[in-house]
Amino acid sequence: MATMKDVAKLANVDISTVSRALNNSAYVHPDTKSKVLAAVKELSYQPNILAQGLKKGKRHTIGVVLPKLHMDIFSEILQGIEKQARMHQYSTIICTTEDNPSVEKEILNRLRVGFIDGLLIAGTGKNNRILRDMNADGMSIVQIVRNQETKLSSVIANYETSAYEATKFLFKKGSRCISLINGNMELAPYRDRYSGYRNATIELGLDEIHIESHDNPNTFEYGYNSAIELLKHNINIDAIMVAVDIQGIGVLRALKDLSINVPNNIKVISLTGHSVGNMLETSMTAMEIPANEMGEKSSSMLIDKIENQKNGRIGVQHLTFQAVLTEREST
Amino acid sequence: MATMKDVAKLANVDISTVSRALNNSAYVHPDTKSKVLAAVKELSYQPNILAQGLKKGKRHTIGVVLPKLHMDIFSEILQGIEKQARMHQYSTIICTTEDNPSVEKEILNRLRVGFIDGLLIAGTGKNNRILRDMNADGMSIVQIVRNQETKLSSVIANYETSAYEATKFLFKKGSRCISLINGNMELAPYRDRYSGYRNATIELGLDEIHIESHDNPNTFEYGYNSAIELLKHNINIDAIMVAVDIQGIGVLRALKDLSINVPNNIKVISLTGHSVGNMLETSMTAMEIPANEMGEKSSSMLIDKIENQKNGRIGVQHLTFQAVLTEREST
DNA sequence: CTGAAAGCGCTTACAG
DNA sequence: CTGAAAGCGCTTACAG
Repeated sequence: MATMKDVAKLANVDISTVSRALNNSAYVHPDTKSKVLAAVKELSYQPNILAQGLKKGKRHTIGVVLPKLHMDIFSEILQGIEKQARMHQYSTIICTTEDNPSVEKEILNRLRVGFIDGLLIAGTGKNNRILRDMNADGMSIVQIVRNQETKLSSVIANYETSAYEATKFLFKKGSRCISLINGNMELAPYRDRYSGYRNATIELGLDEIHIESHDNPNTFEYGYNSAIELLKHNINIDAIMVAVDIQGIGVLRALKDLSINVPNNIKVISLTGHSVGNMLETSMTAMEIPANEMGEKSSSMLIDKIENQKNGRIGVQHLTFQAVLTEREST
Repeated sequence: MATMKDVAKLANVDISTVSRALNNSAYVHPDTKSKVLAAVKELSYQPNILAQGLKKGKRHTIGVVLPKLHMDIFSEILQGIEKQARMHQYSTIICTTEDNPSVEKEILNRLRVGFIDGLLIAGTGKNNRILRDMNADGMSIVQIVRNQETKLSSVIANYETSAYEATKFLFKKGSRCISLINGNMELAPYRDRYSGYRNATIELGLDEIHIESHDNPNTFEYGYNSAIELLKHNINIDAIMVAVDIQGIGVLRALKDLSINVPNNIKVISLTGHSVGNMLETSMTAMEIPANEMGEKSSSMLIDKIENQKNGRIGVQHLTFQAVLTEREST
């Protein structure tokens, strides 16, 4: 691999001039610059990121903390994150927490001591204090999907609107007893879904039937059991909204076991679709969110923060995406 | 962050001694060593990996090239990869190719010029030449799931045995007309599945009904269309084996649309299960493969190679896992 | 057994 | 406008 020294020799200048020409960090005579650029090209020189990093105190690495990857929307988000990271020559350290706050805590404490330049996190909300500390210490942080701490930047979908619109949609389709299977209300996205649902039911004059959960609700089993539970107590339910796709798959299975026809007797809609809906025996209507794009945006927002931290410290930014209603067989 | 200099000062020795004590790279007097270790502890010193890397010419980063993450077994494998990488203080650069050989080629050519110390790849098999070149240049490489190039190490599942055993299992369940929906036969894992299937059918005296594909077969749509196609030409089919889960989900949907009962009229089994099978309206029997463990093993094997490259160059290793038959409703 | 010195490949004040 | 020098935080021959 050619080094800056090789380039300097070929271009007949000092390495400091090469550095300046490449980084535009000071005026370099145009003629000198083209000589340098020609040499760079000839040697197909690539700067050594380690050396740059050592000098600048940067590692060119971002930490990515997510609940899980397998069978989850985060795998799609991650593809977007990685794409932008790669384009900016950043590596990643990916950690999954299974939404266990103590696992998350341990991971954050390891990550903060000099492993990463910035952090992308979909957190449990239980370690906000650590996040604030890290941020105060100069770590760039962007929250993804879950805006748990308004003092930190975020890239999320508008779950409140999703739930509101989904409820209205079901009403228009004829449903009058609409229930919501939700997640842990201590997490912002679930609170938002509830709030949108609640506003719509009030507006429409409907009863509110809401199940929340304190442990891991992002599962097939939780969807399944919640549906059974719901129908045991509410014979009239004619629509079930679920927070995420995987719950919906559980609900569909439960309704099949109970020999309840979808969508005629009960309609089902997911509030966080990610292109799984159309791959089922009964394809599922969903508010589809642009997962890949959200990943890309969060990643580039973070890298931007990292690289412009010195000059004028970028402020807190919140970016919100809208979900798109995609009708399928379950409604 | 404390540096080696701080440790040296506190322990009253030269930084070179600190380095030696920490790396066990030369004999250090036990007393000196404990002084150093005490200082390290007091300052909670963490070596700067960038500086180490700069000196040793290593980046502490591995490249991970996979077909895709979303709705795929690779997302689970990746969790295992990341876990081991993190434990060894390695970062990753993750690239998805969608099994497009030219995308893969571009990615490999970018990655090879000094970005990574080693490569983990589930490749298309179309760029084996580049891989061999990279390996000859000193890049450590481990193939995962797909052993396309026997001169390079690999961690795979035994697909041949999976297909063989699955066929025998279906026979025992009463099936006599067993078909296989497979993938691109240019890829080793699909050839292996076919071979296991073929051996079993010959042994059992059954007809062979095999569909392969040249483009992206790892989809719901491909499974769906293949099932329709298959049944158009072979009225007697009473069992369908699919290469991967997602195809099986498509097959189940197709059979539902055709009002064919599963498992009474047709049985369905997936040859590469990854815990999706039990989450469906009709849960699916599968040869389950230990994805997470395969990820961990491939990752630690690669890091081992990277770190022991100098002393005695580790030879080519091939590690094979067995799938486990998990019966569910579809058989 | 341990210290002093050189060097990995860069960046950036400091001169001129 | 550009060169010479110092330094980022380590490792490793070279002496002694």
